[in-house]
Amino acid sequence: MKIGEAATRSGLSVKTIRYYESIGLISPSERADNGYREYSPIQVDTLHFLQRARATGFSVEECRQLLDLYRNEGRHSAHVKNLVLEKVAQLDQQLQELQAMRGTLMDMADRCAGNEGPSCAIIDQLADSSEGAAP
Amino acid sequence: MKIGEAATRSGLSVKTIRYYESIGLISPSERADNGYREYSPIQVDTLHFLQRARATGFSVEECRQLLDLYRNEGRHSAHVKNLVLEKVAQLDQQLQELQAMRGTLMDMADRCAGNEGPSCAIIDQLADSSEGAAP
DNA sequence: TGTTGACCTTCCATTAACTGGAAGGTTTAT
DNA sequence: ATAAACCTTCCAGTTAATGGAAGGTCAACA
Repeated sequence: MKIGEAATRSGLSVKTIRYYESIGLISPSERADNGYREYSPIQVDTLHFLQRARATGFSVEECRQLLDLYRNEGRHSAHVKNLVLEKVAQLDQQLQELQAMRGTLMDMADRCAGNEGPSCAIIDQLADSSEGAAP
Repeated sequence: MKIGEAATRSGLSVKTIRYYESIGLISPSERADNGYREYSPIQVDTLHFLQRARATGFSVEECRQLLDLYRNEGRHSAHVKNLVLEKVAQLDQQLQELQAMRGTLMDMADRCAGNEGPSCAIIDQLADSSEGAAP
């Protein structure tokens, strides 16, 4: 099948498939006589695998590793599990940071009158200038 | 003072300050006879304001808006508060997505034996191929 | 036969927010 | 004198695509 159908079936865009090929994430596809890319159902499975892995939060580089494991029948499932657990740890870190940021913003909002006046605790807090001078 | 000291005092890097100037986030600084940039304490306050706003999660474009408000004595604090509350809503959205992703990953990990064998529920779930064929 | 429209191709530019490095000028200290 | 520590500009790279231009191909339809 041609790239358009491969895109529809895999859930990736045509552009993204060509991009993945350009960075060597997937191997160059066969070409028909007219130069069009030709995809087998098995290649579409790989594309779909990539779509799901990206949507699950793996980076392209992590996808490259997962793909190697996916293709490698001699893999150890422990290796795959480690990748996933590392990813979870990353997410936990990111969640903590976002939650801290949310707390800061809510504190700011709480201390701000939010009225017609110019006096604003948020601005003051961001400025945090010892002189209190505005530029 | 020169850019190095302005960087130290504001908490931004020298590169970042020059970058902010290049995108017009801050106005071009005065130059000494030798071409070196010259910063006043007031300008450093602005740089510090930017450092804190970025660290708090505002994008550069949002910083541009905040900076206008920061400099504008005729601002309404309601406007500033709205910016902050919008940002909180964005964060809540992002937090939800990350938590969903974390759940998916933990489900995967739980169903994976994590042993020496090649059989791996994670790979199977990512593949999700109706044929079960590996490329 | 012509042409319309939906495909496909490659290549270049852009996004966000910097960071790294090259190549070179200036100042300060030893 | 020269080395270290500054400063300058400019170009390239990062992530993961996306948008668009310019052009080739193919099937259907009047």
